[in-house]
Amino acid sequence: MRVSRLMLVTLRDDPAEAEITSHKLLLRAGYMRRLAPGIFAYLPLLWRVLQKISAIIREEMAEVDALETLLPQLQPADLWRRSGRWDGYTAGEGIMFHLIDRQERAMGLGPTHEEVVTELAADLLRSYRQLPVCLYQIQTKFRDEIRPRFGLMRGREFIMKDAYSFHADEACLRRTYAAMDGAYRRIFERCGLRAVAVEADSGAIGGSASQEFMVTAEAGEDLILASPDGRYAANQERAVSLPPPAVPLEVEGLRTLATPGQTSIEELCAAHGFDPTQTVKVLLLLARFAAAPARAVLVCLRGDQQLNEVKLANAVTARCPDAGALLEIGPLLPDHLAGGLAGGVPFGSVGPHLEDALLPKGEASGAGPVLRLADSSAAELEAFVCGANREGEHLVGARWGELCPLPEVVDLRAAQPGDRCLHDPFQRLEAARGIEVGHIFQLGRKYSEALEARFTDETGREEPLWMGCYGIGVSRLAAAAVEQHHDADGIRWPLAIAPYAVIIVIASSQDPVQVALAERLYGDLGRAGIDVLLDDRPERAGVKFKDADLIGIPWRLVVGRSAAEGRVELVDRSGGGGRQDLSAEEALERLLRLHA
RNA sequence: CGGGAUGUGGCGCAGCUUGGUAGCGCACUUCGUUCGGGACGAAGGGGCCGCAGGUUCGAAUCCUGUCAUCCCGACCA
Repeated sequence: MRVSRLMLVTLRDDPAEAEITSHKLLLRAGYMRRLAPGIFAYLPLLWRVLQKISAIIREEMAEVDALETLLPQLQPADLWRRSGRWDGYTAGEGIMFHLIDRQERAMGLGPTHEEVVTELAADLLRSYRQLPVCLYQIQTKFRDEIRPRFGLMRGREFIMKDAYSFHADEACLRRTYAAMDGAYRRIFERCGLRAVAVEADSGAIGGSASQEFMVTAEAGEDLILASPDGRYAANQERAVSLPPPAVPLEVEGLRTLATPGQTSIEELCAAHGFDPTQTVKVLLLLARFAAAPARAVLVCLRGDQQLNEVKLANAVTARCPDAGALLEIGPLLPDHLAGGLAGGVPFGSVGPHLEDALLPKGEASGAGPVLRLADSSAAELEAFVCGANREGEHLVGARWGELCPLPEVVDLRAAQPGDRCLHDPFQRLEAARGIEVGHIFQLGRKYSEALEARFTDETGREEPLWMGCYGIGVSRLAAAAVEQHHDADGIRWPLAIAPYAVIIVIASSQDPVQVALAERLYGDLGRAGIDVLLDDRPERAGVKFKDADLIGIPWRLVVGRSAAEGRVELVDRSGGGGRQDLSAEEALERLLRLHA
């Protein structure tokens, strides 16, 4: 392709709307244009990148016998109601674009395709003899993000590869899951990305085991916690660790301590010389559901620990099976309770022994018994300091069983960098930022049960299908590649996903000798099947060099002054291999070798 | 949804305090000189100053409303 015909429009200044490198560079280098928040036009250069990524994905999917397909994006609400996800995806902070068609039917634009594909499986897969099967597609997904940002990184319309596997038993699911794990590692490696696999929360998709693939980069939205020995890595949402040991509280019996105005752990400890690990902090929260009244939740954590909201949301959802989707869980505020807690208990002095009766019943403050949960960090304390449920007072020397029964113990604390690892207490978790580019799940039978996707096994019994699902953010992967591969001058695409492998720059388009040599090389490379650009624009050499650097073509072939002697300059932009003066033939040969 | 900021040619910005009918850099067109790291000169084209009201003889500028975009947060007393 000739650059003069490429519709290449590069910008000298960073667009004001862009915050991170990939967003800035993809806009500046003419790869994309924003149409609306989180919605981008993929310009020809970017489309080539996306096609290269897709081609690699297709090859690796073929390796694991996955079948490419294309599923509807416009999906009936009824289908989503049957899986139980319609409300969760549309109400509250739901992420699904939805509409009413002319027949007054509710429809949604697919944010994911479990429902559609499961429906299809229910229709087609009847016998264990047909299994396993794995279907995948590469197409646009729609998600009405609460806050789209960072360009391609979190868009409302984006390209995703999603695969779904169906199995007769769990062992078979595990095998495919493992095969996908391998395929994913090869895909990211072939795309030239450094990626790590981490344990992950499975979120709204549900299911048991799940693993994310993170491209490490400063701009990553996720925090990864990993052990230096490489044996453990997890998303912070999911990470587990050993908390620092607590300082034992040396007290006899239970006493009351006057703590006027001390409503935070810090103030309390500063005033009385306690260590935060000797305290239990109590969080009162309110969980709102799609299909049930709100419910109050009381969480006990050791005073120095932080709540992990993802773990909490999972724990609450699991304990309220009939409540429908968990829409929101947040602090229970005085505003929710007209007049605050009964008996005048101030929020800053709540203790684990707060009685249900002190919470006024009602839609705003929660119906039914308070759901009580304790993190093991709090549960393991022999004796502790906590709120007294009275203004300006705390209890010292409280013990589980004496003060109140120990609530159900669940892992609710947020693991922190520096925490000791479970698998080896001598290893300490280290933090890194990552961009989630892939996520694989063992879904189990959640969707097949909900949508009655059953097959007949060898014994003639009807069983729900075992399912797995496997996603890659294709457009996000392109942005992640830019985050990982750029310098002050622009993008440095890995060769495998670069829009073109080579750009031939004619230093002076007025020199017929240079033009002739460049045209010859352009023809030769093109005929050899190499993706080559010819910068034939009547621009000054400096402009063309700047543009070539900015758009990040891995190899630059400069045809300039020494063209008359048949010599050219080969510049390795991606590999950092510098520049070399070569005869045109040598240069050609090298580039052809790369391709082979 | 809450908080903050910003809306002025395609992009980046000034002008607004103190009202007088719009300017700079880049980009674009033409001509000339230049020609290996975003050239120089000359001449051009392109703007409902986000939108709607209001104040005023007169509004990009002041007031009110509204919309949009971007950033922070969706956090534990």
